[in-house]
Amino acid sequence: MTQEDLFKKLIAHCKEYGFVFQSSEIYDGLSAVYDYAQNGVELKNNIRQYWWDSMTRLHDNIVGLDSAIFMHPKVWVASGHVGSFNDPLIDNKDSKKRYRADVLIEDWIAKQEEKINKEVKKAKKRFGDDFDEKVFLETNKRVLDVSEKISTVNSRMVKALEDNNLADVKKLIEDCDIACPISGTKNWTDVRQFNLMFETKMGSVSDDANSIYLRPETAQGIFVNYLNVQKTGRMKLPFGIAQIGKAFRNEIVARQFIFRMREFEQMEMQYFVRPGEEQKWFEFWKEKRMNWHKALGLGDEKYRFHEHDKLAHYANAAFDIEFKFPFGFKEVEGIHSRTNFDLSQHQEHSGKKLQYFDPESKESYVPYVVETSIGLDRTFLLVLAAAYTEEKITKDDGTEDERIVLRLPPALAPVKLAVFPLTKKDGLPEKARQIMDDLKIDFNCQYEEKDSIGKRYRRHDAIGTPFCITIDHQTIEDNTVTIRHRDTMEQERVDAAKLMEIMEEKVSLKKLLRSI
RNA sequence: GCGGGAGUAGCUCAGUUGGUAGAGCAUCAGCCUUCCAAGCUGAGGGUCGCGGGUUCGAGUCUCGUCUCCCGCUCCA
Repeated sequence: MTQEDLFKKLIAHCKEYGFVFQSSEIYDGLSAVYDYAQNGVELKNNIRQYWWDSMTRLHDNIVGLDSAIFMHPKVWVASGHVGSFNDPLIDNKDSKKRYRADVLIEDWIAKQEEKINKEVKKAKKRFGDDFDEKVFLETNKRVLDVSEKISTVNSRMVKALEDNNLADVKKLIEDCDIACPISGTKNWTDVRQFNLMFETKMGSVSDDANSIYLRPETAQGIFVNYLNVQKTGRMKLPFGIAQIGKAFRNEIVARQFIFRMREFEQMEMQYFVRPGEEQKWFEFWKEKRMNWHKALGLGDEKYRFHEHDKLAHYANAAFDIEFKFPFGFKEVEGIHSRTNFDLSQHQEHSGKKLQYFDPESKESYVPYVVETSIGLDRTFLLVLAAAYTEEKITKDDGTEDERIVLRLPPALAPVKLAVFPLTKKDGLPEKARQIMDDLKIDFNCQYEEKDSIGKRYRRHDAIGTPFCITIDHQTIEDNTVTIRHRDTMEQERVDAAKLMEIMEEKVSLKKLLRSI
């Protein structure tokens, strides 16, 4: 089976077994938006819980936060999202290729600068040791013409982008005589703005309503609250704030199922450190986070680090943790050294001091930040992709059979335990109900009595239930039940009174958390 | 936005030169009472993506439109 087929089957499986549905399906669906169904929501909650507990409970200097999705519009100016989350795009009508208008102009400027360099080189050759580059640049007419043109174009572009004057951006492209690299023609569409942030109106109708954004990342909610948390929690550096929540990005194209969605959920932790110690903590979190992933036991070889060669405006170091999805190695989590960029920006834009008084050094400073940012939906997808297995089994009569089983880590499985009476008679259902009632408060259990026992096992294999308990006639006599294991299909007979203890050991998060 | 593919039952699909909408699986009820799916009987479920046109008659022909999937553009 090819990886592409596997991915298609996985998506179909998600629908068939109630993990993920497309949003608004009865209205033909909404692109790149998905709903988590009855089993999906349980799996997602379990992943969320695993992250939350590992961050907050295992680190006594990390606390949680749940900030609002709406934030003051100035937050996004300070963070740089208003400026850099906007893409002016233009299409060439002949080649049908789409470009970022500002990139086209920047390329043009780079070309002009190359021209100057050529002139300089030529002159150097001609004049030898007598060549004074500074004088040459200031006096040569050809060079002066070009550099003047560059600065005019550049300042016009900056202004046009600032003023959101898209017509002038287009005119600039025309004035510079820029042609499409593919078609070679200058047959351009108008420049259109693509803002990756969702915008909405806050306040009563029309006039006095202000534009606000749906947050494109959860991190800013932590930054603007950092001093509140530090003071009320009496936190000392280094300390962290963890948050799980929805973020929204209006991607031009969002695809690959739940891998890239317009509405998605992030699990972020911002770790505040002393300036100069950020590298140490960056390394620390890189290792911690990788261990968290590997503790799930999905296969160490499916993970790798990827270092960013192009750093974002806020970072001085950045690594991704990538997972081998059916469509290749892709980012699941980012570990970024964000410097003091965000806090400094907020300090500047808000006019409020965001400094930390260090009782040891008796100094005040803006802390540096190391961030771990993981996509909950992507983690969900990777867990499912790693768990989905089609396996051949040989039946007792020698014929071949196939079963589909989700080999989920037991602690993450939507249903921990299925309880089956072997038959619907002889008081077995009543006994099964009774056993389940003892367990259902601690574990998500499901009771099933319809269809043959084998069919019920298979149904639970398909949703990843790690254990099935079967109540038979012997149970009535001696209170023992059989536990059937999902992965091996083997059974063992145990005392029903010990079920609670056995399950606690096998399916609770505790074991997983201890293994990190 | 461009190019390609696809929309018929919950799922996978069939549907003849245009003639009243089908199968398997799944679901539900009953029978069977069984430790690894597919035993028997019966039932429910479809504005054939949506809208116009041609026609006595359209799932089928035609025009338009919408949506989804894949590729490209984009992804701080």
